[in-house]
Amino acid sequence: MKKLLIVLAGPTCVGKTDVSISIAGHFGCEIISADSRQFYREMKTGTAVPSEGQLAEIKHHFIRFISINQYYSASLFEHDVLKILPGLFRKKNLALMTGGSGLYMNAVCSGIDDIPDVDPVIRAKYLKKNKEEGIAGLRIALKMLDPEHYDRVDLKNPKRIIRALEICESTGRPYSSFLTKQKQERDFRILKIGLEMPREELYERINARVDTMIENGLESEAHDLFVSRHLNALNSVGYREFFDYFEGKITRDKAVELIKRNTRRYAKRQMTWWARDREIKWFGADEIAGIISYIEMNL
RNA sequence: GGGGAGAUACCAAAGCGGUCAACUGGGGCAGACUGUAAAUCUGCUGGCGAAUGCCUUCGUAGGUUCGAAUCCUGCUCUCCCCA
Repeated sequence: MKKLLIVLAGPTCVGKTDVSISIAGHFGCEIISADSRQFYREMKTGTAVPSEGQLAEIKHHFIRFISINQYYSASLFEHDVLKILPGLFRKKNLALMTGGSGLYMNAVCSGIDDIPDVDPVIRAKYLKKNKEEGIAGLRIALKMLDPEHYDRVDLKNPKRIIRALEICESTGRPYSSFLTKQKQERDFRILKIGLEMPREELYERINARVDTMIENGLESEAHDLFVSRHLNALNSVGYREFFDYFEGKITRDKAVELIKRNTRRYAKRQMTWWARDREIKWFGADEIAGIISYIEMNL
């Protein structure tokens, strides 16, 4: 029986946590969380981390293990996961990775190109350039430094152009020269499972969960983190809207409404991301038995 | 009872004789995406069609006009002011 990594994907609120606990409980394996916001120890209520009970029942990795002040990325996640996987496979021939961050999960499954880290000073420089000259200025610079990438990137997306520019400058090489986009071979098999749910039902669950988060003190958690609002980790649904409320930009009701809407949109983006992955076998969120037998068939 | 304002696509709201299937915003839908991705960005949004296009819309019924969401009249409803 070869080592197997089960990957459980699905939009936020579809019920991944419950299903993952069931699967892990059934097979006696541990869970790798691939959720870019549940990584942060300062955030809790707004990220829907598994409950204390669930965490006690099944060993989870990568839940609230870094600070919002730390830099982290899909590439670091790939390395961190690959580092602990051998240990998990020694205990059990399978492990379960679940979460909502598609890019991070892809990095683990297929690899992500190694690109040197960038000096924050360089990034700051291009952020400033974007502010002063607009995206047109960024485009001109990119056309000079990396014409190949210029032809391929989304020229309307400043974030993408800035990323390319900062790599060009800090390495002295075109950003595109780092992109091999080659799928990495892993020494374990991967079985991808997706959870789906009718759109309307998912949206109702999202709306209800946001209300629950607020009852559970999301506002005061956001309030405590207000001083750190400029950090990327806090550019997150559920927090950014409350920050706008604290700053008097919107009413509290509006903030709550926006949290719901933005969560819905986030869920849609997740579904779009996974829709193109033909390896995923889709199940309804309540088809636990079907999922377990699907896994057993593929052991 | 008298006077005034208004009824526009899912919602809000422009348009006030032709270039209007109708600005814009919201909501929704679809998509892109190799670095803090719960982020960032794009397209579509009356119906049918791959498309030139065709068909049905601007409260309702008529009228004026070559031509109306835009002008006129009746009706229905909403809002405001005076009694």
